[in-house]
Amino acid sequence: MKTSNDIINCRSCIYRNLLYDKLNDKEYGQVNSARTEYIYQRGELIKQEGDKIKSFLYLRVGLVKLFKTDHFGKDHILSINKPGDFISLLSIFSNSTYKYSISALEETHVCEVALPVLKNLVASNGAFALKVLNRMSHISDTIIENSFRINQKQVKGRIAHILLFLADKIYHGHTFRMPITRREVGELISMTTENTIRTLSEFKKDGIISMDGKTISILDYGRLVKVSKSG
Amino acid sequence: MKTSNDIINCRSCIYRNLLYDKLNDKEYGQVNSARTEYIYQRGELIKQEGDKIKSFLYLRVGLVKLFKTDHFGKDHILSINKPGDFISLLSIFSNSTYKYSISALEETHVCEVALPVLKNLVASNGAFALKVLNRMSHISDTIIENSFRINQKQVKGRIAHILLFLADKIYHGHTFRMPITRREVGELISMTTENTIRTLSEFKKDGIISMDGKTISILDYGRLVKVSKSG
DNA sequence: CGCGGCTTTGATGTTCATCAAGTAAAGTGG
DNA sequence: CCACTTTACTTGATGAACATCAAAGCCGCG
Repeated sequence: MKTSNDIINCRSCIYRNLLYDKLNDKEYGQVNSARTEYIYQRGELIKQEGDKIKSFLYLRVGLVKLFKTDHFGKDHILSINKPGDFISLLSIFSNSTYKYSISALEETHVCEVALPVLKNLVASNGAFALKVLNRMSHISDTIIENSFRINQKQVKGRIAHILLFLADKIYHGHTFRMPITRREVGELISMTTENTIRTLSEFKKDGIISMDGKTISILDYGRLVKVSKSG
Repeated sequence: MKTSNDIINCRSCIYRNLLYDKLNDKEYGQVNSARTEYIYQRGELIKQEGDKIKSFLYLRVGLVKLFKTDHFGKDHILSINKPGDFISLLSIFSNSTYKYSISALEETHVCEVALPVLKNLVASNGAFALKVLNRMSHISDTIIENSFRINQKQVKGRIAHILLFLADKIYHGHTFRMPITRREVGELISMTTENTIRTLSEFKKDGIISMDGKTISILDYGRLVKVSKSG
């Protein structure tokens, strides 16, 4: 991990209006001076379960996974997040330590704002507080909703679900390079690596997708949607 | 459902300090006059997925379940909540409609506070806003944490988990009357009714618990903990 | 060029859902 | 209050879905 040398401040950040548009100039200044931007490479751990929460994290560039490790040492991915997402909001107001780990799936830029500064702003600026509540609520809802959906499906439906997620939510296209390994796909949908691969191969054989290493093309989007829905 | 005739106001509510201790007299008055208390019987639906969110819900007395229905019509329980819990906080700031349903597991008293009043207080009172964030964060964390734990285990571990939950978190004792049917236990841990029953019978045969209809006694707490942990 | 992690396929066994069928308990209406 | 209906509970048998184990090819990287 290294500190970014960008002179970008929150005001010029393309994502600023997602959160900071309720702040006045002085408040902006506070955020900006309490802010550091860090760059992480693929595979780097950004935060580890148990780390002390000292700042509010905001994903500017890249892709990360939020995950927990069970007591067999097996990882379970809670969510994959993209630029603009809050990646620390879940526990920030209720816990002193992280309840999950965060690592980078590709080169990732993370903004850190010192927590006391953020809390002060919440306490002093009501519109800002509502905005934070709104976004925080949203990210939790998404994780819960997702886990609910995954839970109902069996392998084929789960794989279809995650392929659609990557195509629609992350890459906005039908051809993309998988940012995660097959094992990580398994961790995301609570399946073994082997069954994940088997199902992908089956989709390929059935002409629903094509695969070339990590690059995947969705050939029959409609059928994938149907598989995702039917289970 | 009927409206309570209790003259209890928030000030005398035994749970008020969980949330309202940051409010001054005038603010209290606002909450109190925007507040209605409703009583529901076992089985009654309090809110249904899709209902418009008009108020903030607070569980005063009783026991409820939060659940979602999948498109096969099968219910999945997200959490069981007890007095003092916020039961509407998840979606309240990010959605206009409920993303899940709530129903009463026993006679239940719910306080409803009109949402605009609550939002105004959040916007005008920073300490209160932080308190809401804190509690909100907590309930989401709990649901996510729970789903994570359940997901790792197989049937025996899951049944053990839910028995320990009821004993430790709800009834604070080793003997209790199950507030939920076997089917609902299944819905809570993503298992079929049949396998839930089979596992309970097995625990009984092994001397870990005793069962008399809905009344359950945990005979070997330590062993139950071990089963819960080992899977 | 060789080591370790990723990927892939096959064979085998376990876990659990499903189907079936019967008993017990709890409402419900005459 | 009793017959009737429905819902909850229980056990057994069967098969499907999936985990596990094993083995081998691949790829990137030091």
